[in-house]
Amino acid sequence: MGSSRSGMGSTRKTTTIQDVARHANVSSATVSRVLSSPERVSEAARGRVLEAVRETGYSINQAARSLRLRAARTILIAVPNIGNPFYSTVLDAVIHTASIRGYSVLVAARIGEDPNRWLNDYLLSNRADGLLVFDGSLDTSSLHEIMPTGGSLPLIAAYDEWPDPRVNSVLTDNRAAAHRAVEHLLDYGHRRIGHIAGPSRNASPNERLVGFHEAVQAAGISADPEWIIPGDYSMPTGIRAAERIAALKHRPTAVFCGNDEMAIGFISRLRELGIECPRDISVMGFDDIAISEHYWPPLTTMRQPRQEIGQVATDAVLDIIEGTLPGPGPLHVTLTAPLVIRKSTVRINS
Amino acid sequence: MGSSRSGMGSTRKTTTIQDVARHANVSSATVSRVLSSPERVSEAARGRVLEAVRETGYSINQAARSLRLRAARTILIAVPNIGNPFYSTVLDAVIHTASIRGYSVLVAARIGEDPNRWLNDYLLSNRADGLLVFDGSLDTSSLHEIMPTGGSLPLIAAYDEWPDPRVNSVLTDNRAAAHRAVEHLLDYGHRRIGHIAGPSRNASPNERLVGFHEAVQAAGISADPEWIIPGDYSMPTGIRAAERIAALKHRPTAVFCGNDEMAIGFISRLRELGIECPRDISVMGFDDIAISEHYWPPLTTMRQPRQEIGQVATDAVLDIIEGTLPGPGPLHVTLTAPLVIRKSTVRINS
DNA sequence: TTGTAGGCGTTATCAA
DNA sequence: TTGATAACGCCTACAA
Repeated sequence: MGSSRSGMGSTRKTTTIQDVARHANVSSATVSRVLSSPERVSEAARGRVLEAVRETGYSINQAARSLRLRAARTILIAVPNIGNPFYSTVLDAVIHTASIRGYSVLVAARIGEDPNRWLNDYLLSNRADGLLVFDGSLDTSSLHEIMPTGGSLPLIAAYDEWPDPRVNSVLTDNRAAAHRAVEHLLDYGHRRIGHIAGPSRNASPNERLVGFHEAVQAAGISADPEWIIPGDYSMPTGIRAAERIAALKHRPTAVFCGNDEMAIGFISRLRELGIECPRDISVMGFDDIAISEHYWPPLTTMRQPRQEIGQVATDAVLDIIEGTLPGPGPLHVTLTAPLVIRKSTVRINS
Repeated sequence: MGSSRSGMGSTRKTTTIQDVARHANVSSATVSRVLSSPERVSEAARGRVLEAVRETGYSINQAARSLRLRAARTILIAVPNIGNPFYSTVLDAVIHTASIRGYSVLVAARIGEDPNRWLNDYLLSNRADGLLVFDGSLDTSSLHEIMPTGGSLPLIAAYDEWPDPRVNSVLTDNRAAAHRAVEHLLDYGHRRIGHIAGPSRNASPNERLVGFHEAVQAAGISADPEWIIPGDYSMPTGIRAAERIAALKHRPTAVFCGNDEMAIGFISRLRELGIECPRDISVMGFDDIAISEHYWPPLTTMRQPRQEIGQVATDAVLDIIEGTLPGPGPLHVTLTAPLVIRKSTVRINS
């Protein structure tokens, strides 16, 4: 009974371009052309092929296509922590921008200890055509070995700071923005200003911390070292900082936090310790995450243009991939973080 | 001058398995074996091959591998909004779990209007081996056409509600959890309880809203229809709800919000209108997003096990892909959301 | 244990 | 405008 024609029944038979060709009475080459450059095919053939595609439920095999084209139409994004609302907004913009231009987005957990291997894995293995690196733990020094002599490496760094000018980058003007943040506090009459700092990486100090120092110095005042507390951009760090500040006899009247999450942790813990913001102390953050506007008190902060960062970085890497980048050398885009004044900072009479 | 030996200089020559084979004086088959099942190769050959791999800087071409193996070792996750802190935490867990098992994660912007096409695009085109759908806008009815008669479709739905029992799912016990939330408020002596509801989809009411109604009814009390305000899980919705509640003569003493973001918007706006939580009104949320613990007042809420959702869903889809799923029929996992009591709800004497 | 060879599904080249 | 054909780089029978 029955022939052994098609093997086991529960396996989904994948329909190929050949199947479509047979249905439409054309060659596979014609089918391929209909799919990628329809204008180069006669109307009659095109009609038959499209009909056959519908009939057979054909769906192109991307693996084969990537192999042949040596392009995956996929970019990879590396973030230190997607759970972080900051990165998730950026990721959203990246995915949106990429999908508009017909690219998929692969998200990497994290770069391992060997960035070279990591780069190879993705770029050279034809899984991704370009890289978006939001993870500052990538060591840039090892990048140059891979960089092609000719064109731009399809890699954009969009981290807080990126000391290496040879790498394409899209960043916020962290240092200048921190400067402006402190100026806002000075403006409000504060002279005793503290800072909860973000992490500094190997020998390169945190840019926001540098901006803080610059501004303080420019104002001709001095910040007590006890008012400058190291942190890592996490809420618990802000909480611990609150405990240290609360324990001081001589407290700052205002604190500029390296990001909003530390500011929120800081304010929350201070409140539990009986110190109210902004009544007893002014606090400001950095980033303007979604919650900041609705926190109590609504947070004064420097708004990072997260959507823009994601969009600009994505467009840039796709431009490199497609060879449509305007200029030659490495790309450097700097975005400005505007000051957003809310209720967590108040004027004092000094 | 100079020979035309290798073509243009700026193009990166991709090294293949053949190049490695030549370097090691073995066949390409041996190289392949060293890479995938080293134990089937003599130690001497293995050594030479590994050395050659290092020398040549070889990196496997994933496109070719996927084509040959008919597997991409990649899963795709569809989320309605990655910017949302809820989904970003889940995504984090998904990526982590997948990467442990050697899979990459592709993130889709959104399912288009035609879920069938979307499924085809990814599943049948060999770009992803499995799908994780967190986007409730996917219409399930059209799924069945694609479902293979035999095994399980490598697709897990992990949305708020999933009425179709034929689809594999991982969900929180939304209805029961909402029930417990209301019971907590009853416990605290509240009898006038309102609700800010999440969105209901086509003919299927929001599960948390249903749980609310059930609990209210079970308690033998009645909720004024004016106290039940529709929302969409966004902060602005909570803000608008606050305005409506504030305008009422006869207000509830407690409000259960469909999620934390609405609760935060609600509390913030109420405060501006002179109504303090928890002094004047108790409010609770749902989800327990990162900020909730540090908001003021710290939010009482039902904690959704986000990490667990991501992890369980990922493991499940990979089990299906690898054929190691224990049971036969569709998979249904329900996770429990525990009550977290903080300071936004207080006892009253009724 | 190792090598030979064929094919996974596409697209690009070259003729017709 | 169309078709035959040869890669793209890898894995895996099958043979040695």
